Amino acid sequence: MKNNVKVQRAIHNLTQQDLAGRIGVSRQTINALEAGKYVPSTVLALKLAKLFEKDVTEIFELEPTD
Amino acid sequence: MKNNVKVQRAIHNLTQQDLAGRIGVSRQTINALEAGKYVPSTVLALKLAKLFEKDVTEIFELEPTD
DNA sequence: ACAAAATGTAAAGTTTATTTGTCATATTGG
DNA sequence: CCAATATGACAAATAAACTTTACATTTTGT
Repeated sequence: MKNNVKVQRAIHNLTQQDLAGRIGVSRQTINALEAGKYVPSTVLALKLAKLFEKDVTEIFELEPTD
Repeated sequence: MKNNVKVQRAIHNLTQQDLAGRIGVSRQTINALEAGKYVPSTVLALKLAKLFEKDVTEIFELEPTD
């Protein structure tokens, strides 16, 4: 799983804190997510996609190892 | 999180076992997923969407409580 | 009706997501 | 330059996803 949350967040000019608050997770979750440290839940993915007005697949991409 | 995996599976005429095998999870995971017992990971959601050739949002829908 | 296949469900265990707390470093604005 | 804000990172704890095993019920095909 790759994601480009960091880029989307930059586009929308939000801090990790802001973003975390808007979708109801902790800042560390956003930080670790951007660092590719884990795969988020579908709820989280859908909320991010909705907030960024993007398709889920435009933010999250399956990798061969998934 | 609502989902219509059961419907998609019916459309594609797959058993829970088949589907589980194709996306690499256990049958019980599919069963529980269809029963709405938990929120799947984004990897699982993306794999299902890919297999069913649907948008993730056509299979999974956020609910007000999410 | 019978047997096989499919589904529902549940408990126990393992792995992974997410939180909370904390600290160090970097970046930004006055 | 200084102070505030933002980011990176880590560890311990909790919650939730997912597996395995197992069994009961339902559905399907002959």
